[in-house]
Amino acid sequence: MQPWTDTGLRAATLDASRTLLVRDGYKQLSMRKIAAAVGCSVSSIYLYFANKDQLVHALIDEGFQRWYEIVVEAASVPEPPLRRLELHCRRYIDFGLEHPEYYEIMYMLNPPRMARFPKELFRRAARSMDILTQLVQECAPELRESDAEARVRAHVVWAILHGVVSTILAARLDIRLDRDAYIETSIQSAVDMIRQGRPVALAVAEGQ
Amino acid sequence: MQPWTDTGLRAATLDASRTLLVRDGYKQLSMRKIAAAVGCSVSSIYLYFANKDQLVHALIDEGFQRWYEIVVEAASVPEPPLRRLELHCRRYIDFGLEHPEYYEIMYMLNPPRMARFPKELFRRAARSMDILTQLVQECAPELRESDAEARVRAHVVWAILHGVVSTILAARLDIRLDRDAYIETSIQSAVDMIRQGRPVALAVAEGQ
Amino acid sequence: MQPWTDTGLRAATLDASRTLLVRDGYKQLSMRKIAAAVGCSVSSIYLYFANKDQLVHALIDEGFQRWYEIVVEAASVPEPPLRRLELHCRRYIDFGLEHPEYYEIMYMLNPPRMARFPKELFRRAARSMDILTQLVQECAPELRESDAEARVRAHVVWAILHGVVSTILAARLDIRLDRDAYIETSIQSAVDMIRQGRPVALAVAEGQ
Amino acid sequence: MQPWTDTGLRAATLDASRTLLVRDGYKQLSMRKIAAAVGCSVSSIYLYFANKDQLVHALIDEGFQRWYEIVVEAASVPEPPLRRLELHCRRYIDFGLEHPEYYEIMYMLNPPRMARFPKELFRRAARSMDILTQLVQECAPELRESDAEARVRAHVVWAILHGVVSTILAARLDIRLDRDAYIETSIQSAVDMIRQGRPVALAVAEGQ
DNA sequence: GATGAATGAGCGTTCATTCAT
DNA sequence: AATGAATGAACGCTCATTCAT
Repeated sequence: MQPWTDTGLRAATLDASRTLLVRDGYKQLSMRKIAAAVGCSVSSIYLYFANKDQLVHALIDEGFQRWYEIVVEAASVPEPPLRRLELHCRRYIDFGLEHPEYYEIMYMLNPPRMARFPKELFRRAARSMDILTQLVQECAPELRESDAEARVRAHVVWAILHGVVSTILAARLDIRLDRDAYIETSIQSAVDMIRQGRPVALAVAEGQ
Repeated sequence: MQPWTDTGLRAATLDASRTLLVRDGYKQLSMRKIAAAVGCSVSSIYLYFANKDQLVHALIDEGFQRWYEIVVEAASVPEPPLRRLELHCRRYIDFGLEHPEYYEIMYMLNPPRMARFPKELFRRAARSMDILTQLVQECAPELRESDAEARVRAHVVWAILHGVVSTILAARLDIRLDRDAYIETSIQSAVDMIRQGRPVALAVAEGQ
Repeated sequence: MQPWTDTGLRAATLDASRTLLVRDGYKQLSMRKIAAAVGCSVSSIYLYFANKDQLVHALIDEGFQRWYEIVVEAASVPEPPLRRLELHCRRYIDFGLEHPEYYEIMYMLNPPRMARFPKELFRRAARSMDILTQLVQECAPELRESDAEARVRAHVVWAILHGVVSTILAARLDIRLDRDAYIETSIQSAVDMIRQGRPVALAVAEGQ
Repeated sequence: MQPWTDTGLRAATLDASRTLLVRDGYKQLSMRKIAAAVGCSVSSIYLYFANKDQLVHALIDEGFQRWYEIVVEAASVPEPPLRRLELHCRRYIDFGLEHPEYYEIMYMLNPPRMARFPKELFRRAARSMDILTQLVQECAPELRESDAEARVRAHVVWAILHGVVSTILAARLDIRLDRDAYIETSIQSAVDMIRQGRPVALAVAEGQ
């Protein structure tokens, strides 16, 4: 029994779960190990989470909440839009790299295979994407008339960020790669894509 | 016991594993289920794979081999470089979406956590990245002088493609999103990033 | 939290237990479910029942009490003895079929296996049997001289009734069987056995 | 690891289950305890029984098979019909008292609450009842014209036998009762009921 | 080359019960 | 009188792996 400050067993369980998750991976996350890490009995965990799924959902929820906070904060900084977009990108990557525990459960868990995945979690993610879409529209005035197009762009930004974080986390990178340059270039290409607001028709056709 | 043509039990095991993987997901992939699907005994599988890890490694290896074939083939098509880059992007995304089973084990399993993950697999992935880097250098002549810079660009292309595939597979997308436009825009932004060959210094600084 | 009139928590607990018992069966009867049904905490139940066994004993006691009431009432109806015997049989079967929850715990739980099963419960059952024995003696004057013989007859009556109820409740009956005829015939055979007062020596020997 | 003669683990498991069942009751029957009694690991039991239900079903099946053998054998003895009926009754009661382990699972387990109770088991019980019905018709010529009526009578015979066995096994008997007289009287009343072939209309109405 | 038999460790979950407040 | 928090033991079951044949 360790002193959990004043957070209570519920918070301690979430903490321990996150730690174990990043250390051993989702597959290894078991109620027993969590209980051992917390220093309580297994059944005590069930006082705060009806089952393992709900515990994991709570973790995912936390993660989306953090992302939401990041995107809201970045969007409201008193800077020009492109600057705010860049800031958002940078903070998103930082968050992903600094909190692989959240990142893994947020994106690497395949929800169709997770029973009873609550729709509320999807809504929380969509909320963050809405704000990013607005930011994109601020950056590229010609996208203000088409929410659909702006939404597509926002998702591509997200894809870039997600790709960068997950390849780094999955340790799939070439060891010869300069990681910082990798991150900077990816952020730049995301911002450029929005700034230029190129038409959907592939430039390749024209160019060469 | 089914007739496995002349491929032998090893190939049959890999076939069955792939099928089960795509149908039930990695978590459900168990030696007994594979054996049942193959129609042999569990212990027979151990004649060809020392343990489950090695079997999974073989599957991952297959996946990287497929990617290698894709990138090689795309690079050697008699078309202009940007066209070949675009082709590679498109084929990569298609592969990821059509073979989620490979994709899951290739990227969603955290290799550092898989015991004794052979470095050979990393090398195979690096090989594909080398070819992509060459293609990038063909597209952007100014990158030919800097392998490091070209490699960074190649990785960003990959990050975009990976991000698109994995967000789609993880079903984390906003339902309001036009999936085809999403894919096309992401490919375009990848190609654009290479074609323009912008300096690493962020355009934002100048622009606004 | 429901209003339990003025019966108090003890009565409310018994009520809820009975309801759960008939709905989900003994195996599913758990303290937490009872507490949830009552709308109180689990530990509150322990204020009125030392443990689960005692709670179940109280339920069994209720059951025997009901049977006692049935037999007393049937025995005191202003009708001829055989009529009263028939009435008792009919009411007993009705009670068993209408209250499978009591029936299950009264007969299907093997009391020797229930720790600390109080002898008082046996005494309550014996009391009912005493009254039935008296009724038997009223029906068959020649049994008045032998309490032992009358007691045997009363037990056989009970065996018939118990057999009918328990086979019906256990759903072991042939679906082709006419249930009402089954019940009527069994009652008739019980009454006949008493009415005829045949000697213990098997009729078979003489008859055929 | 004990020597199980040559019966194999499957038979040993059934043996141990029966023993534990009669000693501790169904509620206490757990895979762990069975394994401990057998002297093998828990998972070994799963090599022979897909789950606990199937194990219990196998036990029930054995029980019905034994009853079937009893009724067939009794019915084919070269004696007058009533004699054979009496014999059947006696053997049935003997079987129940000598093998409470079978008896408990055959009748005391509430099938509606047992998931996936196979219909085959019901059919096996119905088969025994068919033979008993035929025997009843041999005893009472006037029942030969009505299968339904004969079936009712057969069931009442069964109810008597079942009632006797289960009250004895449940130790619900008055200690003052002469057990042998109880058994004999019940058998006699069963045989009498068939022999006399009384009409369904209650004798009570006429008699008194 | 192939297998059937066996196992120990581990899983998520439920339970009756205790005890300080 | 009442409860919330906690727990240890047990449950049915699945798993990767071993090994004698």
